[in-house]
Amino acid sequence: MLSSDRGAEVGRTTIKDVSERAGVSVGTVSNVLNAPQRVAPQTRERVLQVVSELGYRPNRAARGLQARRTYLIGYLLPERETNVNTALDSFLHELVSTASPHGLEVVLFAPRAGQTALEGYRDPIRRGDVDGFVLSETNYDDERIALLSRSGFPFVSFGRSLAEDPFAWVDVDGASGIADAVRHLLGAGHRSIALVAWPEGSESGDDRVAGYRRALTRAGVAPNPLLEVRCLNGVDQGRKAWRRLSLMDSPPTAVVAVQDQLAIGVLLEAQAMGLRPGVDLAVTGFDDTPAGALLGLSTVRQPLREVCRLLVEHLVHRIEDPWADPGHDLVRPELVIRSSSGADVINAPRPRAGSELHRYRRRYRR
Amino acid sequence: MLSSDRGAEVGRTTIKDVSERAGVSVGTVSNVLNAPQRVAPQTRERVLQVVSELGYRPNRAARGLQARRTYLIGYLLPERETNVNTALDSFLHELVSTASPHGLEVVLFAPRAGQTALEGYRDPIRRGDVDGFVLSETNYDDERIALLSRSGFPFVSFGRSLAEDPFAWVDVDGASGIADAVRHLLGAGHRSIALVAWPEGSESGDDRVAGYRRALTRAGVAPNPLLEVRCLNGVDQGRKAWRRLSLMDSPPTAVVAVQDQLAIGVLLEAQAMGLRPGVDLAVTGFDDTPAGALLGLSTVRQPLREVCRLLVEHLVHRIEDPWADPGHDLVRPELVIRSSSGADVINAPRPRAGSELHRYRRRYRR
DNA sequence: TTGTAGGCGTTATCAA
DNA sequence: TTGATAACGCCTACAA
Repeated sequence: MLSSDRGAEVGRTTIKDVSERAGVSVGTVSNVLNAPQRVAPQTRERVLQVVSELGYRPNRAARGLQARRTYLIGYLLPERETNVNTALDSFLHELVSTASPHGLEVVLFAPRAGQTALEGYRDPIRRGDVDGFVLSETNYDDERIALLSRSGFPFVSFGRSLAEDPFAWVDVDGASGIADAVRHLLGAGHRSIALVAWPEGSESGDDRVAGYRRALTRAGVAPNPLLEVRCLNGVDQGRKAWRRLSLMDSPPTAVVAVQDQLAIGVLLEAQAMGLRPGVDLAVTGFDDTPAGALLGLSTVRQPLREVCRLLVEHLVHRIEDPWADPGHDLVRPELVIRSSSGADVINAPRPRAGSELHRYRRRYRR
Repeated sequence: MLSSDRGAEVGRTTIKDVSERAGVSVGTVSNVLNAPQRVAPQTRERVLQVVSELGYRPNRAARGLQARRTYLIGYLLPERETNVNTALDSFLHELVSTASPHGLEVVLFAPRAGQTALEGYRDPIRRGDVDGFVLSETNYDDERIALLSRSGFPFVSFGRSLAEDPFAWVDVDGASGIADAVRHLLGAGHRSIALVAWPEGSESGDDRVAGYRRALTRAGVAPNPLLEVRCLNGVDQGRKAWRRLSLMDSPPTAVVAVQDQLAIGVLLEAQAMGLRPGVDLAVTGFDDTPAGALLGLSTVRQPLREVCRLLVEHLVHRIEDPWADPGHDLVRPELVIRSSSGADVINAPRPRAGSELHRYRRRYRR
């Protein structure tokens, strides 16, 4: 019955409604909202009173029309097949939550059927649907960055890239994340630590490989090229990777994977061979996916909240001052230790992989 | 160098640019785009030529301002804890892809800190940020439905609910999905089939339970209340459920869970007890989550594309004609048989052909 | 301190 | 068949 109950009626309240009810001009109402100091305290109070009574909120489209803004930022959903970032759910949550306080909402796009991802950006830009774009799954020679840079359209990238011109980006220090994992395994006594990585040529992939080698080298363990397996993403690939590694004369006692999916594959295949994860074989992943958590997979977790906070911050700067130098940030991920790397085992004795492995190898070796 | 290369320049092209270059009035350009038959073929061609040269696209905000529309639909992200629909990723993909051809884009919202989900809807409505809302995770006495119904704001719900007034919804026939799973297990020879379900009181939960009982009864197997375990969602709950069931004098040979997470818990716990999934114990889930697929979990898959197609269809109707009776649809899910329920067993019944799907889709419209 | 006018890009209406 | 004009809701000058 209260007037506030009626704020949600079909016809939206406009600034004119407020001005009439408060007995002032629309300009004054606008000033109350945007430049309160220019309005007499008395009128200001009266107007604010009416504003709250009517539940008035300035219309975003109208505001944007005159300000040449949309107060919207765009995110083009990555194709599911190529989607390396399995944490899309959390990412969007954080992105929306951190953008909202800036008065920005997130609009989702997807390339239409038969359209390339690149083309998916063009239309929204042309119609001025958004003030800027957030990119993710960025790679070395990302065409999107070239396109957006050239067009001068504000954007920020989750992930570094090679590009002629500077652009705003935020990235997770994958090298240091993987290095943490390696150090964790070294600390548990492992000396033969394998790496399951993607083929060379991806920004985040190569970055993580570098971290692996660095951590080993710094600990005085010479990286063994035979312990580096390359494959595409996916659980099956992980399984295959472990099958290969297990056939070595002296198989590794630990595996560091550059992604949870791969790690899960390794884990499952090792389990199928009768090895106990965390005991007979230590495994770590990357991304902290739900599936990994489920299986007790130790992993490197990306600080998505922090990442999104920075992404939005940079993007707002790009929008407000496209001429300023684009900034960037590298944030450190966090190592999450679970049972797959012997969370329960304190100073565990060397995994005794021998017996089960021999059994397996006798069975499968051709 | 071509003019089409310059379409993405910073300053967007407006209808005025087109009109000047084509030597016609803006009204004519507008007509070419919105009512081509009212324009002479010759001028029409000329204008279209310029439009494509300049890569002109009408500005959404301006168009919406005058049409009192935003061409945007809203989706409030469910809180991650209560998020039963683990397929958010796919859902958003399909939603965006099916909305886009209607000229609608999807805007994401999230309740701000300290705000209830309900309050999260109010602001966007007040400022007229969107033309309508898509709800998911809908339940019996969903307050959102009361709020939106009362305010007369267009919306459509993924999920049924008890509500005084009719509203537009699309739902998956969980009962029939679970019944399919039960029939599949019956067909494989199981007679002692347990159910792991959520506590009574959730729309989709109770619906699925009903399907379980119905399928058993129809097959002449009396439902045994002792075989119905109730627990909250989550892998751990599933583990606990199987622990309880395994203590029975004669434990069930198959378990039907109302959600993948629960099924995974059952699977893992059974495995930990030395049981082989699909051989010693058959398990089925619901939702076809990636984690489930990974573990070879048989499951009931929601036809998200179809669901989203219908959601958008209904929402468009609500927006265009809020006075028309809200329609609704019940779509049949699909049973996906994997190893957890003995996919390899020869006698397992095959899933039905997809071509008959339309027969199962029952459509009510008043 | 407040009110008025113009314009943001578009479409609808009406006149030519 | 086409063109001018008036909104749509808001903000920013500038005038009072």
